[in-house]
Amino acid sequence: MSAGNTSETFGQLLHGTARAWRQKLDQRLKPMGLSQAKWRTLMHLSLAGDALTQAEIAARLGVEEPSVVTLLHRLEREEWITRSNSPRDRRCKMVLLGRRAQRVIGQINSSAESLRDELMGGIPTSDLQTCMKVLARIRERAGKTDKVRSRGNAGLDRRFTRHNGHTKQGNSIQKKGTFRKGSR
Amino acid sequence: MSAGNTSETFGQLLHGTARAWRQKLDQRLKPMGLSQAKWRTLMHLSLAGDALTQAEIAARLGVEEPSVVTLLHRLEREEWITRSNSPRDRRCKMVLLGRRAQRVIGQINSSAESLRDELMGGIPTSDLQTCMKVLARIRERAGKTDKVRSRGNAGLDRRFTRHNGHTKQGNSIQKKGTFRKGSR
DNA sequence: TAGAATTGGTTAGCATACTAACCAATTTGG
DNA sequence: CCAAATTGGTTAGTATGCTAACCAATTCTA
Repeated sequence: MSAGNTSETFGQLLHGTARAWRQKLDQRLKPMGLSQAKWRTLMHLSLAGDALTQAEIAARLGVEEPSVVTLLHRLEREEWITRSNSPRDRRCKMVLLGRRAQRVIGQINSSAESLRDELMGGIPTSDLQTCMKVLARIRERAGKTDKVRSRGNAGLDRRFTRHNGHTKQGNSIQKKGTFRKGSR
Repeated sequence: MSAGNTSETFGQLLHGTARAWRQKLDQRLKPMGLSQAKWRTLMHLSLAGDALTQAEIAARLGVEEPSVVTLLHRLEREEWITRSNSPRDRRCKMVLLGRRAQRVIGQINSSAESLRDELMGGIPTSDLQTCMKVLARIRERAGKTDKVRSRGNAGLDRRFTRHNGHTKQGNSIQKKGTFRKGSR
């Protein structure tokens, strides 16, 4: 407790803010049948412009692959997306925005955007930049796995590799280092 | 996408940072059989010095009561805490740190503290303060329920009310406004 | 003081996200 | 070319957290 005993821990504040934001967004998106996680997925698909593989989606969302499996399942069940096998790589599933999503993605995005404006409006740009700088630095340092790490690639940015239909052309970063322990 | 198209959304960054921090802490605490959520609970109990009710714990953690039910269940099962009925208010359960927790709470806290140092060390204090100011403002604005809100009490801080064994003595803030819709 | 409202706690059911373990396909390296 | 490694996806099981709906006890109020 050496410092800042009066108010609150940075971590508390960080978490509380993130959670409050997520919940607020969930609340706004609920009438449209969406949630933050689902919206983020759709947004990335929309940004990408065409199909993405599940691994790419996971990377862009910054979550693990098993997490996107159920997420995409729900999105598919509710017809926000469609999934099909890649003709090029039989391991891949190509994920596409469904018509339903294409029709309303604009409104949904602007809904999220106006929340952003409401939450951040009036805060000096320089303060926001400082804040983002601090957050980015913390995130970078927290970047998982006390050891091993991603080998080379010293820094952030391990998303955006684009290689959906016809991946190939070489390297694709080798995401984690541990985990896949040569099963079978 | 009006602004900052190059890098990343503030929300993304905020979430990613919070998640990275939590996961890092989880990873550090794991060898001790704990997690962020469990540790935070123990920490608040330790800070409080004596027993707390579940509602108080929920308020201090900033989560809903049903969430603490299972959390405390797990903590109790693993003997980190004990729960007993309050002799003053038969609705209340008094939650106390167990011996096991008392013995190691210091080490656990300092583990979390050193992570904090690692993550935030070297960042200028003024930047941190700016960042916290920004986060606090955002959290405040995101503070749930588009309408109704907490009535008076214009500001943050709706935790710390202290009234564990013998609550009584009047007001206790009226946490949410909606939700309990006079069932039955 | 009796009925209404509030408060503390719980259960049920769901959403998200993780790790561990695995399969099938593809890519690599000898 | 073939064995080994890697990669994309999945399932199983668990942790957290939420909302809705309730019960029981307590407090408020007309």
